[in-house]
Amino acid sequence: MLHEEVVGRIRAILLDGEIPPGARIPERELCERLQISRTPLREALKVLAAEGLVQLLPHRGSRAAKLTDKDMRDLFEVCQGLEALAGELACERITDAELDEIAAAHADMVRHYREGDLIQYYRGNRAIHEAIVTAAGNPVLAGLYASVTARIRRARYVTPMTPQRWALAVKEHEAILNALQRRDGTGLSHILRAHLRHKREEVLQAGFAETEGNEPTLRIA
Amino acid sequence: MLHEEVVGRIRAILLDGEIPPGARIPERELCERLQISRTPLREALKVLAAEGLVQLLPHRGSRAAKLTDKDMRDLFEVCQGLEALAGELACERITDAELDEIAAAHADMVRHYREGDLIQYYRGNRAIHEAIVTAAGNPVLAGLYASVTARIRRARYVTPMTPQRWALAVKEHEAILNALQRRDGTGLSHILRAHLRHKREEVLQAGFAETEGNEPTLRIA
DNA sequence: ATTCCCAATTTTGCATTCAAAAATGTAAAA
DNA sequence: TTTTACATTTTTGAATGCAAAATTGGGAAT
Repeated sequence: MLHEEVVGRIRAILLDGEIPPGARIPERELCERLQISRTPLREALKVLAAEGLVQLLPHRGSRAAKLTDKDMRDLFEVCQGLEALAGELACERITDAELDEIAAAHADMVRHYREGDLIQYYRGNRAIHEAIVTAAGNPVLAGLYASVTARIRRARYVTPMTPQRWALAVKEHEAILNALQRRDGTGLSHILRAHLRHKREEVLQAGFAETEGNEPTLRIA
Repeated sequence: MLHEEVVGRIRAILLDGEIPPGARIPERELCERLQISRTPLREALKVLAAEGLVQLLPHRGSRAAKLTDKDMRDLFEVCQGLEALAGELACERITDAELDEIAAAHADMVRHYREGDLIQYYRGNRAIHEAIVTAAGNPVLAGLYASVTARIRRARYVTPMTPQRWALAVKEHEAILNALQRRDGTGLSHILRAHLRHKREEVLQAGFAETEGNEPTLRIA
């Protein structure tokens, strides 16, 4: 198994919440499960620690990182900035084919909204946001975005929404698609910021920070 | 020696250009120099590879990463976005004490400009940009900024400037300080973007991309 | 019963070792 | 002289071993 694959497998285990935030990471167990020795496992853990998904405690092993309210706020703030930038760049560079794909994903998402299927709605939602970042054509930006969104994914894509908030989110997505189609970078960036700000408020209000006695148990879509 | 210290030492060696972009990283030599064995060294290299400073080639060891023109453009683009965001947030959160420090650093930098001392000018310049990011009060943002700027540091802070460009840069810094003092987040974010865009143009025009036969040999200030 | 202390055990972090892959050098053939 | 085939050496990637640190468990003292 290649180094990057080991990192990916452990990342997935953490994002799935199989090892919940704050829990110790059982080295020996993971070694057996992935059929590798401690050396490559530990290399992967150091990389994930640099990403912020794992917390290393000298001589006390590693734990799945826990997010405080402040962490969550900071991550959403940066995510807002990155998506706003991606939106602007996407408007300059997006191809018609990419635009069609996003429009299709949008229609799909709206259908799931009408059907009241939150899981599928979130899946389509995420696909749209990621497609915008891809359309920005900047791999550095895409990399940072991936790393930031990984850390808030569980909060972002599992928080339940009131009917009002959900309706607003869909409305905002209409505006997002519209701005993209008009190649209105400035407009899109403003809409994306507002959209993310609303999502952050939802998440923080729902008390999703991963502090003591507040372990999210839901699985991501 | 602690893991983070090993990473830091190697990072410094790479940023100093002691191992120039594209060059193989001599494991055995570094082990002797840092007085550690290959295990912790290799752990550090994987982390630096995830940061983008090192390139890992399966079964062929690791090299100091080389930046193409496209990489440089992408990094500057993201850096622009991060600094613009930092500027906005800093205007909301900066304390009077922080503002005074930046004003002092600015005065210092202008003095070095008047004296024609490019090295010292760049040192002060960098301190200001970093202080703005710190004043944003968002450690996640600060971390991403550090990682992005590390990769372009050599290009950003060693490129020679024409007198015209240098004068413009100083003028932009006057505007930066002014916007900060007026707590004009939107204005500051626009100025920072333009400032970084100009720097990027300089760097790319100077042909600083680290492609074949174009190894920068200058040391950073 | 609770707290404290200390021995036994486990876990961590790193050095070393080992097998596999790549690089190098040499000699023969074209 | 250049190219190719092959044996040798070097380097890489991962498993193992070992010392140091932390955790655990049990008994003595309060």
